[in-house]
Amino acid sequence: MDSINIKDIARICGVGVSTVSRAINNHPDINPETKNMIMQAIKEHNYIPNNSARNLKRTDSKAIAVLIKGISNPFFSKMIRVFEEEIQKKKYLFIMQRVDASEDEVDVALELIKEKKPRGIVFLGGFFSHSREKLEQLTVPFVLSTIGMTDSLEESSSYSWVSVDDFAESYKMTDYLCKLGHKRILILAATQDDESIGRLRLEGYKKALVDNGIEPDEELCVFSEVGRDCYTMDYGFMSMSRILREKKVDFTAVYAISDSIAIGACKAITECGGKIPEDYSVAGFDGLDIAHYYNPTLTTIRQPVEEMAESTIKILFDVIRGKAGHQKRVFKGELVEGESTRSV
Amino acid sequence: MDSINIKDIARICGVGVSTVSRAINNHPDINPETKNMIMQAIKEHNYIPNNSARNLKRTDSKAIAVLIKGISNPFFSKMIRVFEEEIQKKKYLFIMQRVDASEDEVDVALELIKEKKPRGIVFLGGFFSHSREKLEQLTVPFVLSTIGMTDSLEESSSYSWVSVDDFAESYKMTDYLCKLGHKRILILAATQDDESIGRLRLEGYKKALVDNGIEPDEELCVFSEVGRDCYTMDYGFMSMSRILREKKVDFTAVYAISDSIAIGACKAITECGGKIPEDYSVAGFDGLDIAHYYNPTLTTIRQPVEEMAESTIKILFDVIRGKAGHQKRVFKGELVEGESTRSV
DNA sequence: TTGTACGCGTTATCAC
DNA sequence: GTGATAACGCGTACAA
Repeated sequence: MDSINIKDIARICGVGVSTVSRAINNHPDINPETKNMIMQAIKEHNYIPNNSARNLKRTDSKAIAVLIKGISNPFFSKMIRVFEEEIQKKKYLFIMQRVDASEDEVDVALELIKEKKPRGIVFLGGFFSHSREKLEQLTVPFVLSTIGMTDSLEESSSYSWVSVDDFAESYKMTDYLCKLGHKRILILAATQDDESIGRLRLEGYKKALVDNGIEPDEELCVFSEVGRDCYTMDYGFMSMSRILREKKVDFTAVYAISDSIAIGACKAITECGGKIPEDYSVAGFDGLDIAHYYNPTLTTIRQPVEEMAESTIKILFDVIRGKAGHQKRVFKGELVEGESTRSV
Repeated sequence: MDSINIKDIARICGVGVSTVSRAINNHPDINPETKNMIMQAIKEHNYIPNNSARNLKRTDSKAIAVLIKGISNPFFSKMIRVFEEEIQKKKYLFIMQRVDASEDEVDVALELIKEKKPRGIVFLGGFFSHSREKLEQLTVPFVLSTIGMTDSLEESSSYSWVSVDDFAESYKMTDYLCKLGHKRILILAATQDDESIGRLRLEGYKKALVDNGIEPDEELCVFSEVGRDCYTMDYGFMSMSRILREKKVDFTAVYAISDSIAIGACKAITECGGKIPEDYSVAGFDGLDIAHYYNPTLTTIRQPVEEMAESTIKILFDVIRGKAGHQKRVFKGELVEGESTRSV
């Protein structure tokens, strides 16, 4: 690397390196004139401080890291936007890290902490069934946002948690469909081995059926293949098409555990000549914009994305600043009645 | 930081730091037994190498960085997925960096190069009107993917470029609408000051009109407010609603410069009691999945996303490996006829 | 095959 | 207000 460094700048300006450092980092103890002169030279010579070296020395980095599992999930797009805004508002740096589906988010976080030394972390998406021991290695305050969890971890007060109650909201939707008179409700669920929101939403569905005097029928529970991304229109379309083709099961309503899946299902129904909601009622979950723009508009559970994202950041900063301890915040979803469902 | 480091591990294992380093980095010159012993200790003590220190020493990092402007754009989601796959296939690390709308992507790249020392860079999205001088500072091979550009830069052979011809494809779509008999085609364009694909698509539209003997009418050109994200359903819905409400202009077809905008427009039309395509034909651009799943299916220009992404990576690696020089690759879009347009 | 010692570019801690 | 210098944690040339 023939690249220019802080020493070169110091030499060029005829000052010490510490002075240059002070200029770069807006330290108070520096003569404005010297500072200007140095900044001038930096511009001229296209000097760019080396972040690795900075991070190595720094003990603290006025940044929030957001780790995202499933970055292409449209549900997260909005959250990310709010995170960005809120974090910038606090004059913090926003570090976004995608986490591969096969990666362990805590490991990634651990690496990131060493590397960038953020003051706080947000985990977005994914499952979360880590041992307490592992979580305790995380020396930085963190918030789990929109993440399903195993009960055992929910009690812990060493971190925060923001989400809707996936079980209860799913119950709400299923109950709604039951009250509309549907007795045979097909569910397009996640993978069979899901341990996260997929499972919670499935359980909520089953419980609601039982409470409405309907015996859950395994034939009406459709699962995605293990290993594929199941919150997609593609999955909804494929499985719905197959079911309609096979004509093995009988149902009057479809409850998809995400709006994307629901839209795929709608398409499959329409393509088979079916009408929504006349032939089948269809309901989704999430409350994406597209649920409202789709034709017919989708009945769905709207998660209050903005508030959840704002709350996530607020809680994180409260913890960072010692204003409050960790919190578990559960948001209420809103059942939005669209044109895609009707009573029978 | 009370954190454990390489020296501690060396001490614990009773070896030198270089031996530990060799174990971590899969160096050949090491006794398998010592290596196992060391790896064991690393696991046990939860040692995580500090990336900042590594990057500082390394001259080269077997990684590809992808800088994305407008990360919530659904069009990029698929590209990112392909990038990820292809890069992993080559056993390279995939570094994803979002670039804020207000940031200069080249500055971000410059920083990243110093910090992470990737072997190649992909720029995704955004405008690209940087001075040659600035681009020349980029010492790492890079590819511009799906980026509109000012002509002056297109000639340069110091970087690669992969995209569709936004002008030609937009021409194609407009021409198609004209041939369907539409004479009054409203365009939902980007912001007035757009210098990127937004402008190119607008120009293509105008040229096609002229070639079909239609004088472009400024009243039929709708622009988004400067500063807001204009490739959204929201923009499509809002502006279309306004136009239908005002009833000032007359038209039989709407051409939105992205599918998202088109969907928003569809909704506005439907909500006003209009029928698609009976009352208005609607066309989009991009070929998102949703264009196919929407109801009615959207007439659009499908960009060959997968091929473009694969090509981007292929070209980049060819350059990195010295197999070939920089290339400008233009992909053909496919006009997909959906149910949203009809002849008049 | 292994260990020692130095340097990467920066910031923090001192002295001045 | 400023400058010298010691870390930060790691990779690597070189010696052993």
